[in-house]
Amino acid sequence: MRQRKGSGRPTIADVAREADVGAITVSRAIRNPGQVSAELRERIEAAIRRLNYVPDPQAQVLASGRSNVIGVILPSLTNIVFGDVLQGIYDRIEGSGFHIQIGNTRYSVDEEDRLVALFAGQRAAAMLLTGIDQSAATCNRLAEAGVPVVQIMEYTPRPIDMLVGVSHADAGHAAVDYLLSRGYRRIGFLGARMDPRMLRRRDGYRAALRKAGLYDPALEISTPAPSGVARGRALCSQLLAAAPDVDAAFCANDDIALGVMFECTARAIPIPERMGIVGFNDLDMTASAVPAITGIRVDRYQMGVRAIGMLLARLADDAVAEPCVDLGFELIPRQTTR
Amino acid sequence: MRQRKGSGRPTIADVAREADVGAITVSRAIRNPGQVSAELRERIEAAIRRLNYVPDPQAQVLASGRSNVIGVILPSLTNIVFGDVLQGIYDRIEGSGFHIQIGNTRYSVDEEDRLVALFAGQRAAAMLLTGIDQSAATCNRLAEAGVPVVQIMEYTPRPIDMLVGVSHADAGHAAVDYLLSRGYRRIGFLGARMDPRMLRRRDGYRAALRKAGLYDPALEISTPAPSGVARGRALCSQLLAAAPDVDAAFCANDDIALGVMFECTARAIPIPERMGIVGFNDLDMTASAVPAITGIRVDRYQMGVRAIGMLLARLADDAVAEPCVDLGFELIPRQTTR
DNA sequence: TTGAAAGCGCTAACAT
DNA sequence: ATGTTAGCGCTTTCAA
Repeated sequence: MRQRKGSGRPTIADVAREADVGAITVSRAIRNPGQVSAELRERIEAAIRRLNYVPDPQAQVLASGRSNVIGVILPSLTNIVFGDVLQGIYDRIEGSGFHIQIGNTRYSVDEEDRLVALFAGQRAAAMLLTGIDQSAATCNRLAEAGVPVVQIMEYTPRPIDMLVGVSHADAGHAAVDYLLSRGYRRIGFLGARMDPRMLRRRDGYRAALRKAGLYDPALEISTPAPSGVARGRALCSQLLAAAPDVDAAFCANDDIALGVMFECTARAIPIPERMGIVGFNDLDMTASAVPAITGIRVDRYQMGVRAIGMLLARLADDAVAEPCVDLGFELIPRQTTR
Repeated sequence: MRQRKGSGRPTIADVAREADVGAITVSRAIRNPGQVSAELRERIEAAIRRLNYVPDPQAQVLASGRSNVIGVILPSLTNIVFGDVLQGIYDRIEGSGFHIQIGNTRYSVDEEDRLVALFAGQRAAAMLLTGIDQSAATCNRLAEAGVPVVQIMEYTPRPIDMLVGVSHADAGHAAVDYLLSRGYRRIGFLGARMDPRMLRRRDGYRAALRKAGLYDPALEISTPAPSGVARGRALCSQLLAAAPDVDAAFCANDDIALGVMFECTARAIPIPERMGIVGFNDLDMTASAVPAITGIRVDRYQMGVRAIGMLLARLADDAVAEPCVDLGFELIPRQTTR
């Protein structure tokens, strides 16, 4: 007789023996108690408690072909904006019976494709992707996997499957329109890392300034290097050197906006009179700064909550009322604009 | 004959048939190529490529009893300090064949216990826990699970298993000693959320001031409410009201330190002359602020890297040279202290 | 409503 | 070095 170790933990067969029923009845009592008579159900529940039985999720997945893991693919873990999204994701998933597995692309499309392949191989039940710039290979893999997919952060009317995000081009446009409405004319753009969302914010910036006949490439400073407050200060210095008559900066994120504010403070450049500043994300650190920084606010937490909600609805075979959501944004005027 | 759906994907049996070998040989060729003759190995590899075969990890786990998931339990996902730790964790895990599953306790010991039970049920191969204040029940569960465990963030010479962290009490002590050495005498403490690490920083603060004969409870302001820059400003206002003669603040984290700096700026309180500020974490936003904020720096990225390194070593049955690491801290003097 | 048998895809144990 | 068989713990299928 062959012998294998086993896990040492009680199995469904142990519970079945203890309760004097068939294994499958235990299985049903766990997954769909209504299907089992009250009497057996009680016996089974007592046996489960007595043995301290916990179903083995790996075996469940293998036998049923259904996994309870949702793959979540993000470009960064250190960027604070994804912390809020993750909080929403974890809050919404709780109690659903599903689990999150995180993948980190470090802003690489290739890495994203690798992660989608990995998650598909693990039979993830669904996937959440960041942005709308997946490679064709990635889209094929997702189609083959045949699982619900939701994209977040950005908006497009033609998502892979479902989507909840905002138009970063519109947001950039709105930021510049606001600066124009407050009388600024020489409006610069400052950006770092220049991921797809940054680029679209810049597109919005350009469109707004072109419409006003005020676009000047000399006012655009950006770098592929990672973002940060220190980088914001450096970019601000560059902008002031390149265009001394600049009177406002649209900063593609709040790190940069805070850096610009500090640099102007250090140079005693009056804010908002000589220099207006608009940031992006309306983080606590910019909203509570002195002077408080005007910025674009997006409900990132809600984005995570709704994205997971859509996936769970699909996994429950419910119709998803709105599979393509534009969450919108809000410009919050503060003290860095007049 | 019974029929089940199957996954539709090629299985190891398909590969074996295609290569005209036994299934177990394919299994070995994948896991331990050296065990298989070059000829068969080539045939198998060709068959794998032809069929586009990907092993099913669930089935591997079930058959071998070995999981490749490491459970990582953190108290928060929005707190930026854990972003850096996570980055280190993911960087180190890459290519190891293991995966991370994250649990979020929201600073609740009960939730931590629930997550440990969950991960143990999923047969996580190892676990990473935050802090050193796990409940007795949690420690029992971990002992029962019998998997490698590493604790991070804090230091104690008696960890559950392995540990890499720093002494927050020592760091708090050092911050106050530094302020004392710079001539500050009425040194306040400001803290929010007051998790175990915050409390230990406060213990260090108290010890240092008591040693100097300068401890005054009126100078301690803290709140269980979540931390943030806005909260830092509010705490600063409270401190100034409660003790107008305060001449320095040790802030239990950088959110608060930045808020204090802003509040003092708004009130035109000269920094560092009338008010010294020391923060905790030396984040980009405080290090690049104007004035730049003095603070305690801990290598959080490295903490994640080393913690996972220790787990991987144990999982590979290697001896772990140093299973209990004090990573140390550094006080970086900047412009908010004279 | 309940159960027996078969099998999910893979690997450990036992052979050769 | 390779193969055979049994079985990991669960659920599906079919039958009663």
